[in-house]
Amino acid sequence: MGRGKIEIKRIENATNRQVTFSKRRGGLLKKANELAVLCDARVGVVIFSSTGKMFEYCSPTCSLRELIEHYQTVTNTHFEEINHDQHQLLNQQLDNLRRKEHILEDQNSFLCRMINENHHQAAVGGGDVKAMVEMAPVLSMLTAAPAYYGEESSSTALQLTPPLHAVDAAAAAGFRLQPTQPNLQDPGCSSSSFHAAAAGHGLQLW
Amino acid sequence: MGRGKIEIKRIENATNRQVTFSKRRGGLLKKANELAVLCDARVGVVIFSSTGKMFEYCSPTCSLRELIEHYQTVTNTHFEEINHDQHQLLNQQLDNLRRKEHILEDQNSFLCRMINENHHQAAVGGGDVKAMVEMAPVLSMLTAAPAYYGEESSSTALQLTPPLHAVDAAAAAGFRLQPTQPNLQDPGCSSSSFHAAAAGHGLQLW
DNA sequence: AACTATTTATAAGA
DNA sequence: TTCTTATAAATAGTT
Repeated sequence: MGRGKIEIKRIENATNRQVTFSKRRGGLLKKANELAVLCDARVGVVIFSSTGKMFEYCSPTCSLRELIEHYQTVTNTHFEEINHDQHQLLNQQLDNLRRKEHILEDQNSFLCRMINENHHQAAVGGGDVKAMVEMAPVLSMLTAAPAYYGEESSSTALQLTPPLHAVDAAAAAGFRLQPTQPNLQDPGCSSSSFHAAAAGHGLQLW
Repeated sequence: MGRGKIEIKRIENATNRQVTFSKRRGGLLKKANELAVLCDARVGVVIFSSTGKMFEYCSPTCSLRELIEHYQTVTNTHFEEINHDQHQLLNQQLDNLRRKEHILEDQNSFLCRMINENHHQAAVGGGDVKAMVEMAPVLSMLTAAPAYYGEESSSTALQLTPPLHAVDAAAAAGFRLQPTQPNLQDPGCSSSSFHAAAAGHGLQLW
């Protein structure tokens, strides 16, 4: 419908393509509206240009968001989408936090038992206490993981949390980690041989 | 474009409306495809007839599902949906775990410092150690909160986690809590006056 | 469902 | 770009 018939294939000339896009986009949206009004139908149209610009139409009486929700309900794709991106992010954060929780609880249990023994035995067998003190920085390194996401978790960014790879790698290298938590940088809690102490007290970190 | 010009308003005759719907629906989808191909655009169309039947079109190289996801990302409506039901559950779990993480880290810091002092001073000033040992069960009660959701977090159940009200209430009543963690039921870690010890050592639980 | 007179959309040019 | 216009395409009413 113009001065000449055209073949339906990508228009190579960028200027022509842009002009045609503008014309036909308007035509499509007009047609969508006419269909919706004449035939009492719900119609939604979304267009992304090759440059990423978005255009949309939705029939009267409902929003495109509602129409899409209906589409997702009908096609059962609603929950599928949810389980992607952000949902994966949250699950990963939950996993990380649960690991840390477990580690911290083990550590607390261990520390409590050590203190109790020390308290009752009055500084007899200081070797155990020493080992326990030295393990704290390792755990503080593990607990520092939230810095990966920090406050961004409530934003809309789709950044996935690294699954503690840095910690795993460092731990595998021999537990020679530096403390990163300010409240655990007490000089008395410096890092050294944690391995034996942890193994001897039921700490299951990995 | 027919034998006569028509006004764009709902066609009252049901038969005419149905015929026009069929004709114009085909026309719209054809136009959508031509726009997508000619102009290298991504186009999605969803149509629901007044009787509820669905029709759709999506440009080549991507699915309508992907297109809708992109739309939701661009318009920020994706997260609105996500933040309902199941996502609220996850956020609440994250909040709970973060609170516990903070509490446990404070406890560890405190325990570590106590042990360190005790280690260096050889059981001098046992009062501090006693307070620290006694505070452990309170924290263990707080850390018992995961039982509310337990392993159900990875399922699709829409159960919301209680926001630790039980713990808050019990704690406000004077910190007289019974230990619930098996690994902290060591008789040396029994519950008693934790308040003073916590206040004196920077523990911020509420 | 086909037909066809008309209207509408738009390709190419200005 | 936007406007013009010849022409292709869509479709309203008819059969």
